Order: sequence, then C-alpha cells, then structure tokens
Amino acid sequence: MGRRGEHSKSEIECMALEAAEAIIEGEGFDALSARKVASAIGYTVGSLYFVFRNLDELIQRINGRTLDQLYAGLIEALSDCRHPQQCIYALGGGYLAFAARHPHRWRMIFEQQPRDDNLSIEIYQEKMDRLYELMEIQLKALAACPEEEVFIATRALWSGLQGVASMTIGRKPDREEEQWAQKLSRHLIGHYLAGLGTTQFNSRVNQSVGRLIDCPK
Amino acid sequence: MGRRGEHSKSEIECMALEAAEAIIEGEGFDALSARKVASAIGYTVGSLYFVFRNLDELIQRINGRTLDQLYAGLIEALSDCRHPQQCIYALGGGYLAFAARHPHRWRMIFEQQPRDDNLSIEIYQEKMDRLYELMEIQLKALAACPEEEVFIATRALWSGLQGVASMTIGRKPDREEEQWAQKLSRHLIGHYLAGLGTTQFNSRVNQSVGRLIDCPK
DNA sequence: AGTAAAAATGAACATCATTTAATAAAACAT
DNA sequence: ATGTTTTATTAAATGATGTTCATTTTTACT
Repeated sequence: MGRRGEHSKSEIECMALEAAEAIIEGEGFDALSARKVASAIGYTVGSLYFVFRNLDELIQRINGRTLDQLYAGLIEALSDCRHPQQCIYALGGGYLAFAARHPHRWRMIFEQQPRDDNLSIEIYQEKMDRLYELMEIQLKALAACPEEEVFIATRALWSGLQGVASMTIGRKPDREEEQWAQKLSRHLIGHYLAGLGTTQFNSRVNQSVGRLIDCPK
Repeated sequence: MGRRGEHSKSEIECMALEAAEAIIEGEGFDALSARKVASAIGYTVGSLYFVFRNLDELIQRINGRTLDQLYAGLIEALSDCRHPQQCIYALGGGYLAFAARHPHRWRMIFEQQPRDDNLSIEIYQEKMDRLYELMEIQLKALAACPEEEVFIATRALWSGLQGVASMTIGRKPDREEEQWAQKLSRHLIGHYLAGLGTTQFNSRVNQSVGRLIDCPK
C-alpha cells in the first residue's frame, strides 16, 4: 500500500483525527492547521488531502466524534438515576460536564459552519436528534408534561442547557466555571419543570396571585 | 490632516466600522478581511493599521456597537409593556428579533475570542451587565421571584434566551426560523416563570403529585 | 520658500489552505 | 525476473491572508 507500507489509508485518517483533536484540546481551534496536523503524524500536508477532501471535512469528522462521545457520556450519566426528573437533571449535568471538560471541541460543533455548499449543520442532525431523544424519553415519562408539548419542551430544555453552556464554558480557564454552570442548569431545569407541572391548571391560580400573566400566543 | 485632507482619523475609523459591518451582514464573518474593508472606504490596507491596532480591535469595536444597538432595541421593545412579566416576554422577543435580523453580527459577539492577551470577553462585561440589568429590574418587580434569587434568575433567563437564539438563528436563511425561536422563547419563559412563582411552596405539593423531585443542591 | 510632521502608500514577510506535477514504492502481469 | 500499472507520497507552486515598515506624498508651520 503506502510507500512506507506502514499505515493504511484509514489508519492515517484515524491518526490525523486524533492529532487534530489533541491540538484543539491543547491550543484551541485557531491553532489548528493542516501543516501542523500533517507533521504531527509524520506526513506532509499533501497526504492529508489524500485522505480528507479539505480541512472542513476533517473538522466535521471531529465534530461527529465529539457528538458520539457526548452521547456516550450522557448515557453514562443516565445510568444512576431513576425518576424522569432526576434523569433530566443528569442530562443537564452530563452535558455541562462534557462541555467544561472539552470546551474547544464543544464550541467547534456550533461555531464552525463550513463555507462549502454542504448543508452546514444538517450533517449533524441525526446525531443531534439522538441527543434530543434522550430528553424526549424522560419528558414523555413525566406525567407533568402533556404529550403534545413534549416536542417543544425537549427543544426548550436543550436550548436552555445550550445557553447555560454558551454563557459560562470556555470563557475563563477556571475550575469554578463548571460549578456555576451546574448551578444555573439545576436552577433553570428545576423551575422550568415546576412550571411545566403547574401551568396546565394554574392560569387562574396565578392571576389570583395578582402578577402572573399568560404567555401571549 | 489627511493627505487628501478629506477625512479625519475618527472619520476613517467610523467609515471602516460601517464598511466592515456591511461586509459581515452581507457576506458573513469569514468574508471580512483588512484589504476588503480598506478598499471599501477608498484607502489601502496600511491606513487601517493607522487607526486600529489590528483586526481584533476592529472586531471588538463592531461588537461594542452591536451590543449598543441591541440595548437600544430592547429599550424600544420594553416601551409598550406594563406588567413585569409582559416586559420579560418583550425582552425575549426583542433579543431574538435582533439576533434574527443581524445573525452574523450577533454570532460574532460570542464566537470571536481575540487571541491577544486582552481579557477576551471581559471587555463587553459592562455592556453585558447593562443588558442583564434590564431583566433584573423586571424580576425584582415580580413578587413571584424571591429577592435573593434575582441574580441567578437573571442569568438563567438570559442563558435560556441565548440558547434559543444559538440553536435557531443563522442556521438556515429562513423566515420561519425567527417565529420558531419566538415560540420556543415564550414557552421557556412562560414555564420558567410559572415555576418560579410556585417552587417556593410546592415541594410538598409536587411530591404529592408523585413525580416531582427537588432539585439536588 | 523651506522644513518638519503627519498621513497614506505599496511592497515585503510569514503563514495559511489547497492544487498539481513529479517521484517513489508497491502490486500485478507476463 | 522484468516490465507495467496503480497507488502513496512528496515538494513546489498558487493565491489569499494579517501585519509591518521604509518610502512617498501632502499638509502645517516657520
């Protein structure tokens, strides 16, 4: 096969992905370059283009792997919780823990839009849906959540978690930043779910409290 | 003054900012380059570096202006609402409307971390705090929100909105994407506030419902 | 008019992603 | 074993980027 016969095409592919991930984790996304990846695996830059169409493809592959790892992490996080509400907290905690542990790779998923005519984010849609599903299952198991609202509730909760991560992760190289993120997450989930469990019959109650007003349709 | 005596230093600065903003709005952030900005205002690239230290500084200036415009937009959005809860919906609506109308510039605020030793996001802290304050005022006016939780509730709500925007805006060049964002926003705010109004005395109630579990401290 | 300061330029440098012609090694055929 | 084709790999070339700097041009002042 290869000139040195040392590595097959898929081996080089794998080495390149791992080298690139190491660069990103260590020095951030801006430090990534084709030449750096190539020399890290002992090849020249041209060989990278023999394996990947371009850098965007390599980045997309890394993002795919990251999403897979995230999914595995969330499955793991779900392993020691029973009640659906506990599971939802676990999903939030697992997501923020992952984002805090891999801030650069986590940011890359959302911030790198390929400039090709490739359908930008659509590529991850399947992997994203798989993540959504984890939340959807828990919400369906939650009597407090009316069936027809599960779809939007899933998106609302994930969006909330995404926002918490976006506002806290990777800004400072702090240790406390994850704790703050976790606190925000639990607060948001807690109150949202409480509201979800009451809003079906509390519009009158709230008005009697004198302040709450229905959300404009 | 200037060679052609036509523009003062601050005039060139202003022209450059506007030209750069036009490029970003029209072609996206990746299309921005020093040479393109320079030629758009009828100067050469060197002159840009006479006014800005580097491109990062120009980007930071644009981000500052964007945050100012966003603040003005939110003040405007607050003008026709009375009850604090209405105002919170208005803040969400205003934020998403702005993000949908200026997706590239909105994304730039959060996605462009300068690689200088400049304290990345800290520069916007003041302008950010001003935005937070708008929410804080409404939450304080909301009897449903206990005083000591206003701080975290403010961050939770803004994070939620940020997440909604992040998950919806700029992905597709669609018209409906803002409507979906608005729907998600209203849903999230509505249920969160409902929960905020009840969670102070409902932990027992929820347990009696048989599903809800207190948020782990 | 002559000089110093300021403003503006354009060329140069280093780096980047990407392409391509040339080369080396392996696989296969005869 | 030898010649041919296929594949893997390289090094150089291209064009664009941010940034710097010596040089030129214009203005302001003496």
